[in-house]
Amino acid sequence: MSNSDAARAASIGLAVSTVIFALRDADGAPRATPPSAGGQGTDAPATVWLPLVRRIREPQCGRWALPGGMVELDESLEGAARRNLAETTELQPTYLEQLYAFGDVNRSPDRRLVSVVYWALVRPDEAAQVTLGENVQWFPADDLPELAFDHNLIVDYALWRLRTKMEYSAIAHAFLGDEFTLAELRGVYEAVLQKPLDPANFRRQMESSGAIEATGGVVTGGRHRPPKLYRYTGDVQLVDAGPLTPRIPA
Amino acid sequence: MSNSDAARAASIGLAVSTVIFALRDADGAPRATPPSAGGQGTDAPATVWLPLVRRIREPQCGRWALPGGMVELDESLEGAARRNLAETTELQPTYLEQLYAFGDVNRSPDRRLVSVVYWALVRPDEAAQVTLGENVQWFPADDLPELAFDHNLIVDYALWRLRTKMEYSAIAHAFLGDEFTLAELRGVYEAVLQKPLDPANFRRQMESSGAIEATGGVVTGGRHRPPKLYRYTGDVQLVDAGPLTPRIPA
DNA sequence: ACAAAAGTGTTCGGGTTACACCCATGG
DNA sequence: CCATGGGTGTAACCCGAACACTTTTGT
Repeated sequence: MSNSDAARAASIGLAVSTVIFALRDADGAPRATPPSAGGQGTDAPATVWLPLVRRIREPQCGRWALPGGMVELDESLEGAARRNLAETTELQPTYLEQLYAFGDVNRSPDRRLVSVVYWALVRPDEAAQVTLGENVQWFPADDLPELAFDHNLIVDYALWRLRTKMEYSAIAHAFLGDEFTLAELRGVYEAVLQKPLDPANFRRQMESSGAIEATGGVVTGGRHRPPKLYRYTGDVQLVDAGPLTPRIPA
Repeated sequence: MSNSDAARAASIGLAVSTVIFALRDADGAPRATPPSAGGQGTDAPATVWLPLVRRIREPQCGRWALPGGMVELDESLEGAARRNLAETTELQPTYLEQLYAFGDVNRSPDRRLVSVVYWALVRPDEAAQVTLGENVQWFPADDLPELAFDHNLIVDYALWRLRTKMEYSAIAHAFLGDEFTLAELRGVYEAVLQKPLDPANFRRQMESSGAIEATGGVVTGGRHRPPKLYRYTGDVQLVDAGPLTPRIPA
């Protein structure tokens, strides 16, 4: 073994991976419009999906895995996550947050590898633009095949974080565009939490939270009474988004 | 530059650091007994402290820093944190959880370094056994000097996590021994949250939570009515302790 | 006019807050 | 017996769940 090999073998590899969440119809259709909160109505209820990439080299060649790659010397961890996302799925996520660092000794059969994992939320229109192919496909987050390495564990943890954080933070708007109706926003909550919500109480909770405000516009062309449009105010902090925003709103 | 040097320089260094929290008297006394919940009584109120080590080599030589070190090839991230804790402070923490991975490009002026940071809670009697010296000292968490690297930011974030988590999880018992009185437990909450709590309501909340149970014993020798002793039941999950315990109690 | 979704009002019950009050012990 | 903290009781209050009801549109 040469000096060069020794030095390489003695270093711990540092990678990033990202769990990308988007809402799609339960049957897998790309869903151009946001989820319109119809639990058992004409619309199929939306569910949480994520894109995976097929590994094309050993180890674990052929298995589906989270998009990711090695961290370069001149990029931050989040920068590496964004670069890999752009390279593999052409996505620029609305929301991106560090999830956890996975570093068990034997998590990769090849060499010692530590992965800093991020999780991301993207809008349905963004998700529809992902270039699918033989090696990039969407999967329902609650029903995954056996993935490479410890990626099943990682996705389960990310999904748990998404669902628990949805209940105390204002991340739901990351699944929507700038303007949205309360029914669309409620549809996001129902899709993620997998339970119906009372429209009346949901409206009051959102209005009293100060997280949203009416834009003044309405959505015409629907079959029924035109709903008001709202936007996210930004007044409410997204708590626990990392060490740079550690403060709870006063 | 030889091949060996190139390989070494091209790798990203992986380190672990730990923010260790303990409760001590506001004046810095090591406090043999747990905090007995006397906000403005005879006892000085307890506050959150942490041990720091003085750097004895460049870069940032002479500055105070979090205990930590490089991750070895054959140890997990948490294993590396525990080993470094034992080596520098001889502490075996009751509670240890991953906090965040810090990896900005310029966070270390020397070489590219990514630090996976853990946070720990230790009991007062353990904390008192830390071998102090010229290069290991306790500091109040809310009033730190300028630390090495980005360690001020890290401690602030850890402190925020401690305080927010105290409000929805059952981590307070990690500051206490196996048996404790309700006044001692309340003292922990008051010290961390920095506000007085109603003894009557605190008692009912703890009893109804199912997190504690009476041992049957009482503390005699006090000046007043002997308080009952309680123990932590373990029925209540410590939520958000990482991907291995991602489930909320039913 | 009717269906269906948008939006409002009201009641009910559990949980938290504030504080009055009794209990037990050492001095 | 009194001061002090341990421990119990209780009424006011807040907030979310449940659901009846009104409004507004397209067909």
